[in-house]
Amino acid sequence: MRIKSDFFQTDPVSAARNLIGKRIVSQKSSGIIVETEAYAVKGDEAAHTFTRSSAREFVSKYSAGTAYVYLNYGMYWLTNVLTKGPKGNGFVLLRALEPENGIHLMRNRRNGGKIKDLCSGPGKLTIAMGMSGKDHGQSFTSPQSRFWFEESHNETGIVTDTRIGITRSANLPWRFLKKNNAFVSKKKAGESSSPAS
DNA sequence: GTTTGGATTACT
DNA sequence: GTAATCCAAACA
Repeated sequence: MRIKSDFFQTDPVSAARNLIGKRIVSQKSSGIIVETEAYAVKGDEAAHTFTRSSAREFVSKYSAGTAYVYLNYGMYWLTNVLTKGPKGNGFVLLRALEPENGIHLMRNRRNGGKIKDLCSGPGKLTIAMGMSGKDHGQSFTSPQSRFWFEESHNETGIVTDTRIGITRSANLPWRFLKKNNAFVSKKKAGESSSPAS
């Protein structure tokens, strides 16, 4: 079952949590979403809408389920989904996938590497799924979309964590991970591989 | 007009 | 630990 736009007609935190375990399909590849983060238009200093007028313009111009793709650190495209609902608008950042179908295509786009590392980060998964800035403003939920989400009956075992890679509003528990999944970008804060003793 | 700081990744 | 490399905000 393809996910319809009403799935994204809610606040970004709910949508980010609900996307864990769902399938994303793009360019003849697919994967299960194992890591997301939420960014809210209101009360979130880490969101683009806090500093960028172009982001606020994007929110008013497009509807829920639209792709917000932007260039980060001058070199990597990061993929977000716009959410709009009564409790507030915002974005869900796709941070990691467990590759499923079309793995050979993902490896070609990513220039090789281990399957575990193909989509273990927002920049990597955008490349692996064949997406880039040209997809900015395209819909995930219209019938003619080049990419979409599907139900997968995999939506169990969700862990909550704080967002990573940001400075402002870094204490909000708005990062969601699939429990015990080896394909996430980094482990939950406090589960460091070399704990202090 | 110039400076600064990122929602990152790959390599040492 | 740090280089790579672009955009837009903030400052002058």
